[in-house]
Amino acid sequence: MEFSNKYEKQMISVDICMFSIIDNKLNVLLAKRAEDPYKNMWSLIGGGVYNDETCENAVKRELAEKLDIHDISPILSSVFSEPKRDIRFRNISISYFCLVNSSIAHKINTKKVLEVKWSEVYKITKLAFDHNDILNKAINQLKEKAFDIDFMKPYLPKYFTLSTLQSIFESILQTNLDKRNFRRKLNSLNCLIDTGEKNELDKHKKSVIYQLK
Amino acid sequence: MEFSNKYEKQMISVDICMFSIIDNKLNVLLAKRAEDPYKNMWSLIGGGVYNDETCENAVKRELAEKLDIHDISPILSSVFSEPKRDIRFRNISISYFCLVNSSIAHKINTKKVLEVKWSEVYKITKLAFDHNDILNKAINQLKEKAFDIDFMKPYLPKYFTLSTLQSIFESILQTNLDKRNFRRKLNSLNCLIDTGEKNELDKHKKSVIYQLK
DNA sequence: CCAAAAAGTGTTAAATCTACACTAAAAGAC
DNA sequence: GTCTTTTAGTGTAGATTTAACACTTTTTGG
Repeated sequence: MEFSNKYEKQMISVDICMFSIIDNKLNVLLAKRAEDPYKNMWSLIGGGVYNDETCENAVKRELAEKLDIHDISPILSSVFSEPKRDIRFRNISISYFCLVNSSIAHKINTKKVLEVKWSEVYKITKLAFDHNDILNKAINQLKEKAFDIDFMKPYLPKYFTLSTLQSIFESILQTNLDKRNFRRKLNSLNCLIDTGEKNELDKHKKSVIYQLK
Repeated sequence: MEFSNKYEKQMISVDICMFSIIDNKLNVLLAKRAEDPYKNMWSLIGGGVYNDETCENAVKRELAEKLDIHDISPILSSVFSEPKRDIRFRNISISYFCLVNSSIAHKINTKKVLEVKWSEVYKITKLAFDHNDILNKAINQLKEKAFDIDFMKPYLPKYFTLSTLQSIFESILQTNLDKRNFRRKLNSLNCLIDTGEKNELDKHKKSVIYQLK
C-alpha cells in the first residue's frame, strides 16, 4: 500500500491557513471534505508529513500538489494534539499560515482537483475537526504581523491607493483605523513609493497610486 | 515490548527548555545522555508523546516522572522536524519552555534517576542533537515574555530587592538596564509591594525588600 | 572619621500615539 | 453650468512612553 511507504503511520499532519486579501477582505482557503468524517464540511488545506521531509516542506508540497502554488514561505502557527481531535486515529496537527497575493488567489478557484473556495475569515462558521481553533490562532498571529511590511509586501497588491490599503488593514485587523494616523504611520515606515499615477477609476477625486519599496 | 504499547512509533517527542533563575542568572536544566547517539553529551529534557495525551501533557508527564516536578504550564516554542535530526529514526520534536522557581530548581539536583545539571544558558556550548537550536529559539521567546509580570511572577523570588530583580532581568535579557528607568517601569506596571523590611545582609546601604502583587 | 560601595531618587528631550475637522476634486442631478 | 454629493487628502495639539543622564544617602571597614 502506497500509504505505508510514505508514512510510518499517519500521525503527523500539517494544516494550512492560507490567507489572501480578496476584495479588500481577509479570506482563507477552505476545501470541501470528500469523505467522512465531516464529509461535505469545509476544512483547512492539509495533509500528512512524509518521513523524508520537514513539516514546512510538507506544507510546501501540499500546496504544490493540491493547488499548484509554489514559492510559499509558511509560518509556524501552533500544534494541535488532542488525542480525539480526529476520531479515526491519532493525528497531531502542526499548523501553519501563509498569505498569497490575489493573482494567485484567483487562479486557485479554477482548479478542480479539490473543491475549494475562498471564504471571508470573519464570516466562517463551523469547520471540520478543530479547524476553527486552528484558524483563530492563525488569525491572531497574522494580526500581530500585519504592520511588518517586509513580511506583508508579497501579499499586498502591487499597486494600490492609500484608501485601499487602509481598507485591507482594517479587514485584517477587524477594526477601524484613523485615516490620518494610518497614513502617518506608513510614512514613518518609509515603505511607500508614489507612482505619480492616479486611479482613473475613482468616481470622485482621483486618488494617487502607490507601490511598496 | 512495553515501548510499542505506548507509542505507535516514536515519531513525536517533546523537548523542554526548563529555565530557572539561579544566582540571578538564567539557567536551563540539562540531562546527560546515558546512551548513544551523543552518549555522555548534555541534552534538553524530553521524551516521547503517548497516544492518549496531548503534547503539553507529555511535557507535564515527563517533568513529573523524571524530575518529580508538578503544576508546570509549559509554553509551546517551536517544531523541529529535519528528517535526519535523530540518526536512529524519524523523530519530530515539539519544543516547549517553562520556568521554575529556584526552590524547585534546587530540589532537582538532589535526584539521581537522571544525571542533570543546571547550566547558565549563555555559557552553553555543544548539546546533543539540534538542542542548541531548540534552546536558542526558546531563549528568544522567553526574552519577549520577560516583562509580562503575570507570566513571570511564579518564577521570580518571592522576596527580592530591586537591585536583585534588575540583575535577574539583565541576566535574562543579556543586556544592561538603566536603574532609574527599570524602577520606573516596574512602578508603572503597578506590581510591587513594599514589605517594609530591609535586607540586613546588605553590607552597605540596606535595600528595601519587595514582593509581587 | 574617612573612604568605599551599593541604594535610592527626578528631570529633560525625543519619539510615538491619539483624537479630531476641514478643504480639494470630480461626478451626477437638475 | 451650478449645486450637491462623494471621496481624497492634509496638520495640530495633548498625552504617553522612552532614553539618557548624576548626585545624595546609608553603612561598613580601615
